[in-house]
Amino acid sequence: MEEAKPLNFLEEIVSKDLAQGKHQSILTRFPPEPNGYLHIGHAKSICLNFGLAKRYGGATNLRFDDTNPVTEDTEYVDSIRNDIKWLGFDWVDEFYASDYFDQLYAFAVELIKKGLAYVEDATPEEIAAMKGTPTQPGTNSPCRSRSVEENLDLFERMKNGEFKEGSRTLRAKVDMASPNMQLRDPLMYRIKFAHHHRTGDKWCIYPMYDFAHGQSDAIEHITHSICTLEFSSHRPLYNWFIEQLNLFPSTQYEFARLNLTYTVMSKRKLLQLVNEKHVTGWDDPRMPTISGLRRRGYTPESIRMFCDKIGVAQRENLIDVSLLEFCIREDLNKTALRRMVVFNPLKVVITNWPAGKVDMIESENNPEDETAGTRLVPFSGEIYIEQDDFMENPPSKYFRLGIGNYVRLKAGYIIKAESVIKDEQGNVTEVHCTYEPNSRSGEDTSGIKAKGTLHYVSAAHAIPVTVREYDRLFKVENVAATDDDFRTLLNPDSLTIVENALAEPAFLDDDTNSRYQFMRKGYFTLDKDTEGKNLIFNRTVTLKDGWAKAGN
RNA sequence: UGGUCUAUGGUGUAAUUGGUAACACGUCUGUUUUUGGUACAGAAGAGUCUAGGUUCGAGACCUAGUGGACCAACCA
Repeated sequence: MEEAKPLNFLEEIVSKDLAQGKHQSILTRFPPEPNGYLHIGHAKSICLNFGLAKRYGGATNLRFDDTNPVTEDTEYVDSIRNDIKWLGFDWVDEFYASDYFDQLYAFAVELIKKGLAYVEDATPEEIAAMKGTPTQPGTNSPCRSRSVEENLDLFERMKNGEFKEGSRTLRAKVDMASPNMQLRDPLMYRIKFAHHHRTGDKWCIYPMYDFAHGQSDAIEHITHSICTLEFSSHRPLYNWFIEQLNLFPSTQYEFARLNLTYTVMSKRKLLQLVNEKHVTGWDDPRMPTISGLRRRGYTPESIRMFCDKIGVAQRENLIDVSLLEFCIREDLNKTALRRMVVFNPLKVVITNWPAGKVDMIESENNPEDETAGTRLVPFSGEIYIEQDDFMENPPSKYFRLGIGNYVRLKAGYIIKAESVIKDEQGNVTEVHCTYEPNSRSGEDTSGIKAKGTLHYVSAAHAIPVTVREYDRLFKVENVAATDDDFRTLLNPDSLTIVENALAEPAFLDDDTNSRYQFMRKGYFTLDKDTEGKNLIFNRTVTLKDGWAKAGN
């Protein structure tokens, strides 16, 4: 048996709550605002919320936190639902904060009647001034002493659209001197004559996050409301509303959000990258969005593995993107079909190969998985290898092709370079080799030990393909830590397009699997831009490369 | 002249007070290999931010200091 993994702090809380009978079962929720696409940081939250429920036999709601109609859109709702499902999770109920607008309005009236909320006439600037600062207490607004009747009347007229946008708000009467800024009479409602994606034009007042989130949790009887650290200071307010309104005691817990090296995680910045066309869209394979990672070739399994490995705690963190890359390699190594693709072709002529002969060689689709079967690879007297795989005067540790040394062509024969042909500039344009007829893979009686094995394509059979090589989006590890405009830190080499790579023909009749390992290159996936036979591949991640790392 | 949270190898996460700190990624060696991949074997790397205190005993508890994060949007 495997050793039990230690519980994270949230699992400890849940298991204790269950053991002590505080709850019979648990209900969590994933509460995105539909104002952008989900990213890998959301994946952490999704895995946490759904994972916790799954582990302890509970369930999870999907609830869209749609209290700000000016930034929200159904396009985002659709993408969010799609991404969660793709990640492999199912919600028991789908709700919207806007489902509760009537109830929330009634809650507000109740608080007014209890003398715990009042209509504010001050401008945003005046309200900010009265709030004080973290080190100085705020001052009470003149409106704070309005009568219940007047507040009731004004709030109803706010709802009825009698006042201009921005002219009045509803505030909770808590404590203007609290050291916690969130408690200094926070806003509950503001006037917005905006069309809502679900409620249409029914409302012209919309609740703020603080007056919607906790109550929504309580209405749904969420037992454990898990959010990120920056909401810690909202927790007393979250509890205050629930207590004053006497609702189901949902409880908020906070964890540290995910930060990843060489990328940004703020929705605002991601939106900016999209709007300013630094990337092609939310699903650009360089984006840390779920849709971007999907298009890049990441699997749901690899993302879940990653979320599992990074753990959950309450301290700030910056995860090395190499861990994410490890997770996708780990997954794809076991599942991706092996294929050969030459990116920078160098012609090799095998001078002793019988004219016109084509040998169809059987090659395994995946050495890690016998059930993946085999395919046939054409081998002929004219092939292409990678320019990097030949050196006229190789150093001693180089075990690829060089004049006078042997190399194995994957699944094929052993060849030896004899001579080169050069152009006027002295560049090698063709390598002439001889092959060992009795070295065919599987029936090799030559006794020759070739140091290296190369990938290649047969010139007459190769198909041209386009390869998009993606690299990290930013040049610096910790993008958020610098004061510079983050856009100046973009990596100019985040995308390299190889227009005429040459691929073995097996791609043409393979529609079973869209994720491949291009041997000795990396993992690649077919892009949706592919039309007909013009195949376009995205590089998901390179293979680990000890040779390159050693400084070659 | 505030409040809250936080501090363990390069990174992330453990160690639920009783053997000079474990696991993963990364790094470095070596073996195997028809992928310089994978697999396998091994190594280096922290003495737990600092100072006090409690205790027979502190990475853990307490106090203070220091560093970091968050809080003053009619955003969430």
